[in-house]
Amino acid sequence: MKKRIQTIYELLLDSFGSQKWWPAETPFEVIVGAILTQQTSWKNVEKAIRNLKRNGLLSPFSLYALPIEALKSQIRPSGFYNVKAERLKNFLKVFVEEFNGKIDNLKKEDKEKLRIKLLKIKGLGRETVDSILLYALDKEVFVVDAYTFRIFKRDGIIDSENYEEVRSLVEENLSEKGTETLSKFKEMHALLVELGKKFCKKVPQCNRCPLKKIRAKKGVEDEFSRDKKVFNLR
DNA sequence: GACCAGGCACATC
DNA sequence: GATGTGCATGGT
Repeated sequence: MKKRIQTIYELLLDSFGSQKWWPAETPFEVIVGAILTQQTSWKNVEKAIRNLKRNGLLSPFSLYALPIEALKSQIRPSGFYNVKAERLKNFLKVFVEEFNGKIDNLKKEDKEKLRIKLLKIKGLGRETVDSILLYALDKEVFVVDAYTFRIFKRDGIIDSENYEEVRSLVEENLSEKGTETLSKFKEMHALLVELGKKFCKKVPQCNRCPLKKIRAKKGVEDEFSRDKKVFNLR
């Protein structure tokens, strides 16, 4: 399995190139984006972030002090703006009141302890928290998302959608001593999103694995295909 | 107009 | 644990 995950990583990197994620200017912007992008296309998130920047509000203390109704109107383009404003406020309360609004104070924390603490914030689930840990705080955590499940399922790597299972699967198989584990975790997630956006849309009648397409383009054999089983694909 | 998007909480079985 | 629903804007 180790070779298999690594092979996919190299194949995607070769096909799409380094993605240099997360698209943001500061770690704090990463966090705001991570919350706003829940079940939402990045284009819409960009609009919301542009609003915040234009009005000089994209900082911990400005957002903390901003009345929630004003926040809602700022982030409106990102959709679900009522719940997302609440979720941002929930995070900001902890961030400002317990960490003084300083990213470095979050970075100092132990990875596992901080993960558990952030998961307790209402509105921050596993993917959001792991995105924050990985891309805003440089913690070695792999982010699993809907595309990861879809692509891995269609390639026969997994058969269930257990978040923690897939996370440790990638974390254990993609890290290798002597290599840049952190940047590999960042790239792998970004590459899977890129592949998913291009070739793995949520079309129920389409079970084609996008990796097959990439392999064909590169003239690469899927050396693991004979181990494949037939799963319930979606 | 239908369907989807870089989730999450909550209810129900 | 698995499955279903509300949350909402904007692009295809």
